[in-house]
Amino acid sequence: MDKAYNHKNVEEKLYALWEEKGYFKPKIDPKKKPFTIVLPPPNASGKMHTGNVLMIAIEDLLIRWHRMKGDPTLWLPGTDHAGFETQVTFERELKKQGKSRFDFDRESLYTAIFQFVKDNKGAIEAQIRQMGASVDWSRYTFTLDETVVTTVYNTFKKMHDEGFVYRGEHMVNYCPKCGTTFADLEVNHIERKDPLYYMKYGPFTLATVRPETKFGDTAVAVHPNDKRYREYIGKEIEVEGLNGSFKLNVIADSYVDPKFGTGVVKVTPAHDKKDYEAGLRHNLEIKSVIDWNGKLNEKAGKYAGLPVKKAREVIAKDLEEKGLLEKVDENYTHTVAVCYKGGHDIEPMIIPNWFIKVETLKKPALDAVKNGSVKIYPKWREKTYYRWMEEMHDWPISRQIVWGIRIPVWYKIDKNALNLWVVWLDKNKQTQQGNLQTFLNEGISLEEVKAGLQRVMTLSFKGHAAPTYLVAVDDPTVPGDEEKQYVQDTDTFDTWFSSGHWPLVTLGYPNSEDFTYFYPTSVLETGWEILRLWVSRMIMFGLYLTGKPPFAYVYLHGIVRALDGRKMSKSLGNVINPEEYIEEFGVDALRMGLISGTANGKDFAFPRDKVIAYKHFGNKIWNMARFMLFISEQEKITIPQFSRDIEKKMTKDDKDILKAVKKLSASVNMNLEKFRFAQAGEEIYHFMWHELADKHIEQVKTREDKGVALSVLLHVYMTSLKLLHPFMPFITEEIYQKLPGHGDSIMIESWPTQ
RNA sequence: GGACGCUUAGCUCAGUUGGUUAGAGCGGCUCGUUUACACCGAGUAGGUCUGGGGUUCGAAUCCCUAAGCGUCCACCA
Repeated sequence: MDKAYNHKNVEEKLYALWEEKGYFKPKIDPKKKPFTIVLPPPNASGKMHTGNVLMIAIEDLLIRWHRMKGDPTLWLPGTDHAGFETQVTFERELKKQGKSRFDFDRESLYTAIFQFVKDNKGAIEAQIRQMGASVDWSRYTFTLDETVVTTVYNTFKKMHDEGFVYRGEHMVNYCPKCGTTFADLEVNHIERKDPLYYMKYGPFTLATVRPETKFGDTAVAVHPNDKRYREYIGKEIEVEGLNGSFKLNVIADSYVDPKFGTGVVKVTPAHDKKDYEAGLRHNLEIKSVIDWNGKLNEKAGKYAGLPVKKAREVIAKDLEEKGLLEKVDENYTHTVAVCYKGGHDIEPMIIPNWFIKVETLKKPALDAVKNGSVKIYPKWREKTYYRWMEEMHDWPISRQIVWGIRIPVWYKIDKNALNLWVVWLDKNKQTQQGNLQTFLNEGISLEEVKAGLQRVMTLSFKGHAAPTYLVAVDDPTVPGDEEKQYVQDTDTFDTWFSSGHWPLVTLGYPNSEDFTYFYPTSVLETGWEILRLWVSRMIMFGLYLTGKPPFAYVYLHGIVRALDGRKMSKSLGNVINPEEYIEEFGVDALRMGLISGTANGKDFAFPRDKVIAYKHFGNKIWNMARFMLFISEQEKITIPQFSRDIEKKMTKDDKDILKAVKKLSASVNMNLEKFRFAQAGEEIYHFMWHELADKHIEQVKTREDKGVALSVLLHVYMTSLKLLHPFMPFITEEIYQKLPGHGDSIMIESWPTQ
């Protein structure tokens, strides 16, 4: 053995050995209860970050522990297509080549992104291996695998048939830059200073940050008890505007805060959430003035075509010139909704989207945690779960992006095709857009439109009949049959809709052997930040489809922050790349260091000192093994197998250390059962270093009966080494192989029985 | 505005149903290179557990209260 442990000679070699010999595959025994974890799928085209490392460290710890105990143990690996994130990354690549997604028809774009993901997915898989994750690669799943798509389609169809799916014309969070809708959860609110314009509005003055939406105003509102304006309520007023004067009704609604501004609000139902709701209450017209690209449309008259922000400046200037601007408060601070990905301003808009009614689905998911059939650790996170489930509202599941599972909705080409708006590339790669029926009337074939199709939209405003559609897993089009021509919706599912099926699809739901044997799984381990986005949805789908929650325990780890305790972010330049730590200190030390940082599920700063400490610890136990080999060589003895015979000859020191290691073993088991990983790890660390090495080994040096002493020492050392293996798999296995007495056995399968 | 969490050694943090002298890692100081390991050993200093009040035989731990910090949710024309 080398004088110092060098992780670089060990890690890759051992992983290959374990994998090759099939140790990661479960030993199915119908009489035994299996232990199962599904790996939260990392982004297939991404790279490992510190959060992934912690996740793998904890899950591998649980998995190895159960496997060593002899449970049929399965850890299911997989990767996620990460719809939105991947498309954004890909588009960035396109931009470097001077292209954009608009240069492609939908299908070609999808194919190109798929290729991009294939080209890049090797990295994350290699890193999962590098981390020592003992996953069963033969059961690998990618979230766009045929089986996943089919399952997702079947669920959607079932939900649709049972009335849980509807085409909603709600106000959604739309990001014009990203070109897609976001769920409320994917929207961030940031504080920002924006000018607050006090503009003259008929007989009133009102305050607004968004003068550019005034063309979409369909009422003016005041508070019902506001004495200042009581005489106007219910009356029509005339307003002088930039595009001539117009008339509006004054409504009374208690959503108006009389203390804000002047107590008068312009109501723009098409572009503001609260106004939209007020519009519904008062049956107001919804007048949309912003298009999908974030520009003012023809209703804005001469301002049509201007992007929202530019329009705001121009309009403010024009208002001033016309004497319609009373004053501007430049120091007004408010919160603005921005998309979580790019930080762009969210434009609340009315865009038809597919929604899931959650009212009846959420109740069982809430109860499952309340009645303990799913237990959440740390327990205080349950409160967050309850609150979220209680206030959960309908879930928009369609995204206006290409990369993902395409919604299996087929619009019929019939008289309502007039209400299908299509954007497509013609033979000359020129973008065409308009009513599908109009194109067909011009003699363009449906096939031609479909071949260049980029997007299908259903028109959503009053006076338009909804298109006829059907939900089908396969294309219902029958060639040549006029009556059976369809075009598929171009939206894709929200990633969380498909990943909500993860425990089901990885196990081959609904009727594979694996599913029967392993479902429900044992523990779901992930970061707390996706409790609501992901965990709650898995519970919901699991209960909906199988009647059983998909896992018995949820363990939520904290988020790894940067060294300075702040969130890691590219702009702060404090992102920690785990590769560097693996290179310098080894995977074992990194894993153990991270685990010791997350004791109570709170967020924590990257514990650099602990990673170093555990690297030193690795070297310490390495040298303890060297010590035994050294002594046996010096004394020219082979270390006797620990046996009854040896036990009879033990000294008090021997008996004490034996007793101590038994106590340690009991404590480690107990702590692991209670998800107290850091505690378990620290106890092993303390025992091996400060009891076994510092005290007991010093005592062994003075012993006459070296045979007995070494036999006991080796036995105790091996026991603690096994306890340590789930935490630090590589070094423990390497030492195990180097010490005498193991025969053909391998560490991965031998938990100490006490 | 609502919820959750935190405040313990110089720094970063553990501390389980209340129970001896409150622990770890890093850092500091003093010794030490003897038969594994300097990625080491033997010692040592350092804490009125954020302040105040209460319950208790006993409180870092439970309750009330004040302050500070952090995170999440909702909302702001």
